[in-house]
Amino acid sequence: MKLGPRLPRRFFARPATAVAPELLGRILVRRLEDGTRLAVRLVEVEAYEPDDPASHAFRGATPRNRVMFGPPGHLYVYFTYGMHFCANVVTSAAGRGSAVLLRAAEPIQGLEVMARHRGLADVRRLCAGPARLTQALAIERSMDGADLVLGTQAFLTAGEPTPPARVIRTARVGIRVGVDRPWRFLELESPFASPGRPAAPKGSRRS
DNA sequence: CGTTGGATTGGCT
DNA sequence: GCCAATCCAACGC
Repeated sequence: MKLGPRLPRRFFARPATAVAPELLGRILVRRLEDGTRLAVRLVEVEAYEPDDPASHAFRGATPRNRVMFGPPGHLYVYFTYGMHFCANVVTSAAGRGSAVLLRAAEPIQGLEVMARHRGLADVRRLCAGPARLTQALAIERSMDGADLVLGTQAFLTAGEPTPPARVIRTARVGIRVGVDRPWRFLELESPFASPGRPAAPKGSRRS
């Protein structure tokens, strides 16, 4: 599995909707305090933009989302549902408030450690969801604001980008507003994607 | 200060 | 399919 060079700051300095599909196939490397190295290959992400009612940034900067309004290429980690952490990559210029949620990945290196973090052995389920991904990689509150471009705790490398022809676009998962924006991107037929079903547009009925 | 509900998950009916 | 778990940020008064 090819890691390649780190993604440079300029890669992240674009709108989340532009960065998101290009994150597929990239390698997220996590270095634990004891030196253990974990690596996963991103297969599912979602874009959140400044004028997007589903985004934490929609109502302006707060203590929780302040990292979203900082410079691009940093990790925005938030706590939710009283027990889960989710990780985003901050995009666009500082002050904008846009980011890409990391939703699922294919485990590449350190599977045993990830399995221990998850209390689960099934490789397909280790990182198949935003909170599962952070649990497998031991990403929590203290990683909020970590620099992915210059930092050592976590970083992103070029990997082998998923060709556009193999990128699927759907509505985002688990949101109640902004469901009309098809900003979830995932790799075609990936066995490592999350089971999450995209939000249905308002007024829709099952057939 | 009190209330509400969340970019989820896993277990149970 | 349904719902509890479990914290706390955001918002209204």
